[in-house]
Amino acid sequence: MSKTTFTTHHGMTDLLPGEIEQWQALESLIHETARRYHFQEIRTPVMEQTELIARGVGQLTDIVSKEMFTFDRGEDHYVLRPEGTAPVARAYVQNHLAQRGGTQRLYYIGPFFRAERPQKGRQRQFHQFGAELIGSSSAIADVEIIAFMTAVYRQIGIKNTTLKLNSVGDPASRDAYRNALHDYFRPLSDKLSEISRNRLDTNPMRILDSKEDQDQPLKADAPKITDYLSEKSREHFDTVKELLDRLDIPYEMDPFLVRGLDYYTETAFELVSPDLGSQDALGGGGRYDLLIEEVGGQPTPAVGFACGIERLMIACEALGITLAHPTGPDIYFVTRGEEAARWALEKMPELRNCGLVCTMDYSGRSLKAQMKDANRQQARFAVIIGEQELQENLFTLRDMVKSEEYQVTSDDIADRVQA
RNA sequence: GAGCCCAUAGCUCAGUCGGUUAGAGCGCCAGGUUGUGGCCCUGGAGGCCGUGGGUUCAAUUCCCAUUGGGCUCCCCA
Repeated sequence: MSKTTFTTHHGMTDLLPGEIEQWQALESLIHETARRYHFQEIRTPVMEQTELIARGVGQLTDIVSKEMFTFDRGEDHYVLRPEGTAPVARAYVQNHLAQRGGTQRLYYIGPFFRAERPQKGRQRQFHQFGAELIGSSSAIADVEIIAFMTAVYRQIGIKNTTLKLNSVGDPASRDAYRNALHDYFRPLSDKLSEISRNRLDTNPMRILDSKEDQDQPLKADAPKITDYLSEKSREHFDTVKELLDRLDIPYEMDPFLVRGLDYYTETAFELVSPDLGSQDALGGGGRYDLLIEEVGGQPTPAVGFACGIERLMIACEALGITLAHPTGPDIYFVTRGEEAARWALEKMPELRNCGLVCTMDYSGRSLKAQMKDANRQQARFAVIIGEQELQENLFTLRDMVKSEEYQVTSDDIADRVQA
């Protein structure tokens, strides 16, 4: 007698009652913060054309080169979206949102997929919320995005975060910098870690990301991109910093912050937390002035961020932040006999229409077992219904917290519970 | 793609230096209270000791593989 059991795929988990309440609370807090910042929600499909992601995110990135879930049906190439910005850019172009005028202020929240080896704070199906402000090149837009992102964490009560800030400049600045880095690391190549040595020719900026111990002293004296910014990029970045100061949003300059995806230009930022372990980024983002054009639109400047909800959960747990607990019903109907159960079934809709949360026993168990269940479910009141109660229209309403009982008529139940 | 650790009841974990019927706490079900929860007492259900193979008279225990999980590197949210 073999029983086949099924499990979730590697790196994908169920969210169960008991933990889902915290998710729901965080989600409503995100929605509420978005509302105040006047960002509007956008929902795009979880699947996109593979080519969109390849172009938008960048062929050479790890995401595209080895972490995508893809499959083909006939001529169509599907990919489970690994991130949110390219799909939003696609939606912006496809739906002609530019024609609505002004800047588009969009936010999203939902599942994403990457075929990585799971570890703490990294799942194969994970969840992000993020925002995109499309159609403005102003430093004010950068700061609005950062303000929105940090506001969410402040609302939640996560205060021990660090906002790391850098600018990766415009394409010309980046080219100049890349050459300078190459010139700097070339003579040191045999002292570099193997991984970094391989990046020397392909993408020297990634060497700055290295966590290898042997690379750290070499990194320290490396040229900084902020010394290679064009006049315009420098001004933009200076303005961003000045505005952040004015808003009292603290930040820390990190000249080695080079974000992984190809589409970033100018401002780059990352919000890190000491409570996350190895994967210490709560979220990150930056400006991506080239992406909209890359996916087929008119040249359009844009800036955005994305944050991991699982990592937010980890931070909340570490800090003991609980936004919501499971809640019990207002009334639990304890019944004796079929007749009483039917009476309860018919009574509940009326009470629910009054906004009361009602439930009952469905198994015809002993009174004691039902009371125990009511207690376990943290019911505020139990209403006990037997033959005598039905005949006399007098029911026992038990306050489960105060352990007091009252005799009430059918019509009085709602009033007494709501009192 | 690479490395390290782990795997016994629903959960958290003991245990067997290889040897009869594998344990605890919590949880679950029931009784003590034939119409009353939380505390207490009593009883019960629930494990082919992750899976497959090897060594052995004998494996949950030792060995190998595999699967799943955790952590780390890479990279990212």
